Amino acid sequence: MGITKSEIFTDRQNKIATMLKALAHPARIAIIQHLSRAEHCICGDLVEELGLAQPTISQHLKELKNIGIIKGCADGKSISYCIDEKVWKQVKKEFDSLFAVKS
Amino acid sequence: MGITKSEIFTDRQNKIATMLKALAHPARIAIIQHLSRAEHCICGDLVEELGLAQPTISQHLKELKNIGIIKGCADGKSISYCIDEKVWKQVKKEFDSLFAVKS
DNA sequence: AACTAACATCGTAATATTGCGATAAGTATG
DNA sequence: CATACTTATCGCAATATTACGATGTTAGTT
Repeated sequence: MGITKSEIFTDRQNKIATMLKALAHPARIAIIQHLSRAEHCICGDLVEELGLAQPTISQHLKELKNIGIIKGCADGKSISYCIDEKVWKQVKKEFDSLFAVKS
Repeated sequence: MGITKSEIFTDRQNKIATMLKALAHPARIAIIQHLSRAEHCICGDLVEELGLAQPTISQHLKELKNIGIIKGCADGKSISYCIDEKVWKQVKKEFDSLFAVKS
């Protein structure tokens, strides 16, 4: 099939899986790390930083935007991306509670 | 293409992405949650618990085993799965350090 | 308005994932 | 050893993901 049967899982299970999935790519991890360090959010520099084509970076940014973990603000003719602290903390909390079950 | 260019990323970025990917499916989240609560690890019950076919569950278990986060011990004619505390804590630590960059 | 720079989106090829029926493999039990 | 039971693997169909060239779009510049 290839299609995840999300109907049979709880909303929370689906939500956690979706968030994890959005982060589950080395390019997106790299983007997150970069945005974290370069306090002043970046944009097209990511194309140079990572060795991926511009449309590819744009697509990865879109996926991170979809879960709300990053946001882009217009800045001249370029767009400045940065981590949305609020969402970032929520995601962290969600993961923590998953990991808290055991240990 | 469809193939991730893992050569261009650091080992750590690839590792984190791989771990996240292994957890990034509602069925696997459900399995982890179940294994966490049922201290006495379970196995084929997962087929009934979640509404997925046995081969599908088996495949998900395999993916979780691949990253070492769960392990299976023979128990009679069935196999008893449980979370590998050691690996579980390592993964938690890895995620924590990712989330620690910001916030 | 035409031009340019910076992103986004479209379309598509290559590959990966999800799910399951069929079947194999392993292990008690009679 | 034959049987039953439990899990793993194979093979395939359906769908999703990754990457990028080509092309749109938007916003400053001249």
